[in-house]
Amino acid sequence: MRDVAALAGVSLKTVSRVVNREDGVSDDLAAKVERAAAQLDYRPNLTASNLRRSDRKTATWGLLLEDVANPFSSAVHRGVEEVARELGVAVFAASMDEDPERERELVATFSSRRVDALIIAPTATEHAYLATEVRNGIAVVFVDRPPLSIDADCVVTDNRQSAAAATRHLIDHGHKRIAFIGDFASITTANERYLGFVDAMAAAGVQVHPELVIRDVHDPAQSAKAIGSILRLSNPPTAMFTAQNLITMGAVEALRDAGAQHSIALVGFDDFAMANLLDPAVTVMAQDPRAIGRLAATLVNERLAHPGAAVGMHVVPSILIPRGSGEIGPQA
Amino acid sequence: MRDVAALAGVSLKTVSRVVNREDGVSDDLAAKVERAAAQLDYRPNLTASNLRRSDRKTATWGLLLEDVANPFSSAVHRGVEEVARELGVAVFAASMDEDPERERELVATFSSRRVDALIIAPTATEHAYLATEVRNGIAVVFVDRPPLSIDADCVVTDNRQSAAAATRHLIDHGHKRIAFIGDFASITTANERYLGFVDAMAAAGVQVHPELVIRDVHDPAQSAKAIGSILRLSNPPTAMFTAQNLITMGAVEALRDAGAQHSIALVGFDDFAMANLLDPAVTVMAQDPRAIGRLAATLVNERLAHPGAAVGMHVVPSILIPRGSGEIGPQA
DNA sequence: CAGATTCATGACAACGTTGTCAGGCATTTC
DNA sequence: GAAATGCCTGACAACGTTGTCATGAATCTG
Repeated sequence: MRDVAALAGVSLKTVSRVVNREDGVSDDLAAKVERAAAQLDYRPNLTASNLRRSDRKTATWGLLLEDVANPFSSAVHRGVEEVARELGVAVFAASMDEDPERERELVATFSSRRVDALIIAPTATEHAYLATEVRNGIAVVFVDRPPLSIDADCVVTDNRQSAAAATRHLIDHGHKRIAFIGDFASITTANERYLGFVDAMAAAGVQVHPELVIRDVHDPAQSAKAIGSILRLSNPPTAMFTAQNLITMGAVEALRDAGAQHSIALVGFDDFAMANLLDPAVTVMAQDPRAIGRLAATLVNERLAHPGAAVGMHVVPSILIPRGSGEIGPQA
Repeated sequence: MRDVAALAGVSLKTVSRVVNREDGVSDDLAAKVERAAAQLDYRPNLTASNLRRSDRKTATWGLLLEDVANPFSSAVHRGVEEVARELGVAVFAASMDEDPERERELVATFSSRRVDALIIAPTATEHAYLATEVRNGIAVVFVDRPPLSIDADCVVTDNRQSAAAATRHLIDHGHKRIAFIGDFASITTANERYLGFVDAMAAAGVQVHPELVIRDVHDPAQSAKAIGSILRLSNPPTAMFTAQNLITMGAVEALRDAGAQHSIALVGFDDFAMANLLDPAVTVMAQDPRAIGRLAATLVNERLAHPGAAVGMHVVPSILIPRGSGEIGPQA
């Protein structure tokens, strides 16, 4: 900036005014400055500017995801980015890989770079440590899972209701023996989905068979194995509800291996690529991760505008996409 | 930091020394400072630190991708992140959506935040504008596609050779009428893949039938439509090579609609989720986007250490994954 | 036409940190 | 025991920018 001022023959402050489009600079001086800046390829230093400015906004947010390469996470990322882009905000993104230690490290990393906001898909079970950041004026919004031990805005799918609706879809197609395969019970959302399944079964007066309920399954291989053993029961289920992405993929594999893909109904939680091209195409209860990201980013923006406003829990609806696998009736 | 110094009863400089783990501070003073810092939840301000420090490194990189939510991009992102994490570097990630204008905006955004490096999966066809950044000491590495009008490190798949190998795989299975369906010819990589296809055909003395070559296809719907019309030819192909992710998905759909999925061979370029669960499972020439990201990040790190070193083009090998669809022989 | 008002411009300090250098004390050296 | 050396510590300026205020010129008011 100093060089620009020298070349244009004006003071530093005048260059600053032109760069920031403040008014009160005569047109000819402004033009001279613009020309000098262009000639020198001047790039304003946002970090220095931020240091001095009174609003202390860096127009930078941090996004903490389970894994940037995972489709759910990256769709959230995309949603956040779309809003951030309109606001001229740059976004740090990083993966936590379910490691609470890593979550804390990343918060410290972003915090020392003075982000205005943190959007977190929480891994840690304890978020009291974020109180410092909130006190420092960083807007914190949680996505996917609600925070513990701290009051903050939060955007979630209604896992319980959505799981209940998915289960009801199978019940409505006449099923009585419905299997449930879910993720670690320790994960809040996984537990909510289980409760939703139980809710729907109870509401319809359909019995939950304990031997058809498997929890703590976390990847396609485990899922396929678990489902394989269920299918070999003397009295196998006529339908199954798989409460997570990877579990559903395992189910597809297991059903195909057993040649049962056209006789046993399947509804999965979470949509996934190619679900519509499988045979049969897979019916899913689809979350809308992109909408979740967009809403989270919008909330961040509102909180930055009104730091004192009351925090809230926001629910993004999910929709059932019938594609075939979930509309198979019970086979005698 | 001022508060920490006051609480510990030492000078600013001493706190700075403790925070940065410089030696030459007595143990008892260091301990006093540590305690004060912990008590006040002190977070160093990296932006201020960077402003003053002589090395001028922000430990921050910018990553410009086609679309953070696209599987290829997000796997590259993941690879970059893995290396960045070890180096204590934070990564900005953003999507360009094939918009050269957006690419320039993002470079300016990141540049004004003083990133040390830019990793770009280029959209623009002209990168002379990056000369300013390079002159300012920003390390620039390209991934996926080589840059134009500027000398810079670059990490790519050998698209031509890999496409040739994929084509050869079909030829080796006895095919003579092989269709090629590819992306916009204006995209460098798409063109390379086309040339690889032609290379392999020529090397094997197999004729390329112009009516079986379709280019400028960009999404699954267009792909399915184009392939549908090829399949209705009086003399349809016995095999097809789809030179991109989304095109392959369209092909799966078109083949299934025509009931030809078990009679016409298919090899796709780029792996995709569920390819192994389709019927038949899809043979692909898989790039290794994560390895590409890792290598790009490593190159960034080397360039930052040796700014003057010669730039180079680096090739990450891809591998053919036979899964069934590509091993179907020609049907009389 | 004196005084008030508006406007464009610049001088200077300050943001939070670190590089430089000087001072003071303790220890070593001859 | 004087001089030299080494170590710890802090004062101060500086990084690139913007907020505050002062200055002087131009315009307006009655």
